[in-house]
Amino acid sequence: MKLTIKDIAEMAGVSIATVSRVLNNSKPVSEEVRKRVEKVLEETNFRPNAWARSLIQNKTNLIGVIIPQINTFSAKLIDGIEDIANQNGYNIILSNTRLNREQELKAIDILIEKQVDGLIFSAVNITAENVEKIYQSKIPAVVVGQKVSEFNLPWVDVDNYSSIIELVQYLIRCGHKKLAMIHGPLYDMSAGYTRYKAFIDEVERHQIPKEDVILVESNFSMQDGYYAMEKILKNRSLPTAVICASDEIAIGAKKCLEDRGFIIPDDMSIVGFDDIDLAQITRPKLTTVRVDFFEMGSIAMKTLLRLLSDEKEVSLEHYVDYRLIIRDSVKMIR
Amino acid sequence: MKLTIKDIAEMAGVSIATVSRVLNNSKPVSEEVRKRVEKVLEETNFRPNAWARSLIQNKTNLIGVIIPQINTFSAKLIDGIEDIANQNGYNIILSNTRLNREQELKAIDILIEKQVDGLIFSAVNITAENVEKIYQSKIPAVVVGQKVSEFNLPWVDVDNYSSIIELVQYLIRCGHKKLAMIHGPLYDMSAGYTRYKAFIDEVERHQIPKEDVILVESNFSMQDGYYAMEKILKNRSLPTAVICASDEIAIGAKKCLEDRGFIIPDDMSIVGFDDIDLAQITRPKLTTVRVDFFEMGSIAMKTLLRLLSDEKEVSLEHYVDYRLIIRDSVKMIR
DNA sequence: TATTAGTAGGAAAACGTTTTCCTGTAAAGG
DNA sequence: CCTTTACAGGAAAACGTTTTCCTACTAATA
Repeated sequence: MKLTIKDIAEMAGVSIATVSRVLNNSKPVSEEVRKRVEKVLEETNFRPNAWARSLIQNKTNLIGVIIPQINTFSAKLIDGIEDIANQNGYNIILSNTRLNREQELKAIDILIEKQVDGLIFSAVNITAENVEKIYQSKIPAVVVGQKVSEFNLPWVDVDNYSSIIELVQYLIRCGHKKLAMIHGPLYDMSAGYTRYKAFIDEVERHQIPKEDVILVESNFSMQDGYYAMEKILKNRSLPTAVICASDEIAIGAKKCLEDRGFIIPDDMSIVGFDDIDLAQITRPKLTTVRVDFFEMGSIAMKTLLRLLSDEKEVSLEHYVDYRLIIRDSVKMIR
Repeated sequence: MKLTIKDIAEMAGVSIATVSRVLNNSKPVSEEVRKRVEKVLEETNFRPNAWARSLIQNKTNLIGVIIPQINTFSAKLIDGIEDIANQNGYNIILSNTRLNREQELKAIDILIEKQVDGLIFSAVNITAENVEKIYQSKIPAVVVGQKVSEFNLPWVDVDNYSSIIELVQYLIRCGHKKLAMIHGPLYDMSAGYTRYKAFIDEVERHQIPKEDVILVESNFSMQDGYYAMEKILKNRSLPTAVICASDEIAIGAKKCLEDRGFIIPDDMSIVGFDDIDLAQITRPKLTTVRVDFFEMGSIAMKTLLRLLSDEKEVSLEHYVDYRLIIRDSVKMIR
């Protein structure tokens, strides 16, 4: 038998309106009555039903978070979101779509039904369909991990383009002239595509001859990185440095080389992306790009808060910091 | 302007009751009327307000998940919970207490207000106060990562005791006679305490003389593991094998030894606990105990489902599987 | 003392659904 | 042709709050 405000009112000998006023400090109540009500509240450990309230106030203090999978990155992302959300009285309702496209749409529907005040959306590859659905729902939303140009949706992302450019320039400064990239799947506007594009753009800018540039596609796992490196090794002329679209790929690729007797970085240099914990544990330590996913989450949530407070101008584009972490997996050639 | 069932009813020229029936298939509706209503639903992309419904049905399809922090373990735990929850039409509302005792109590209160149908609770150290509060809330709950004897609350945990015993026996079989343990903080019934207790019990059972047993307390981080190993090294007679309460501690301890020129496992053997990704990457690969946190989450959620379905008998004690993973960080002495 | 102003607190409407109860029509049975 | 049965669909209550509106009392002013 759950207590309601009505029960409290009866026990304290007042009207339900008065109880509500005591609970919310929404209107002055005489000291004497307040004490009486508070005593009953205390004794019964009463907690008002948030949904009855939200029905009236048209506000749930709920933020929907849609992520494609739970891993180290999304965990930090969630952590950052939750941190800011919590500080501002919001709770998070989590929806893991498990890389399933249909699940994404379903998740949006469910979160609409749950009347979330705002939405933070990420996916491996965000499609027009997704974004349109979010837009039509009219729920304030922020996209994470991908740029989005339609519908004035704010987004937060790493500057994948600049970071890869910086990486290529670093390798070239180190004297590398034959480069390879193990890139991710090339969805339209995904992080994988952007990193790929940055690589070919910058390599062209430096007028590196086509035969000295190798491109191999791979998924984001160590295993796939291993296979990708096998493909690279089939080339007649081997690269001196390989850029991998993620640290996991890099570590897989490194394993492949080591299994074949290569010494890193003497025989071949490798760089990764993400700076996962592993990157500083492997020997040699992996040179990589660090992305702060916690910050990504907190920026997303802060942006959402601004959206929710009806601020006139909310900036739509947010790049989260990255940093080139130079360790031991790249050889200085001269 | 949000649409309500009333708007839909008007547009389709029926009563709100009929719309509700079409939405829920709760009572037969003539083919003709159904089609008409469905057409409007389709065109407007209407989604009913879940909280208005839950107010009546006294059910929110919401599961509250309270965790002490977001890390690799809790991420997998959450993944396991979410997986089962999702399959059964439940959503997860996440509360990260950030190792803050007060936050735990607050989180419970908030989740009560949000009328969660069930609760999955974990904390670094679960106290009587917590458990009692959960019990009083009358919300079906499952505790995770710690045994709980009060109030018939079901719990899911690794068998920390047996696993450490198995580990000690393994070391002894390998010929080790001088053992050390870097254990965690010794809260009452915490995992850390249980592992500590198992160690001293088993060491005693094998009649290892007291002067050949070293105990050092440490927090669960690499850094702290490093410091703990420094303390061990101050002893006159060094152990031949060290059991660490976590892989992170083990890796920190290993680093400390390596910095001082020790070769592992030749000069000293090390075992960890958890089998984090790192364990199979470090050289030598770390012998450890694997715990399946995804399974832990899914068992917890399954148990909660059973609780929610009012099954007569729900078993209160659940041990999740562990496995001794023998790798290369322990030396066979003879 | 009579009038006004100010205020504490109650009654009731409102939020958006589900569900109970009832009505009216059509089909079935005699 | 009349009565019963079946059933589609509407009206209204209910869920647990907040909030508006109103009443009644006290204090202050003339």
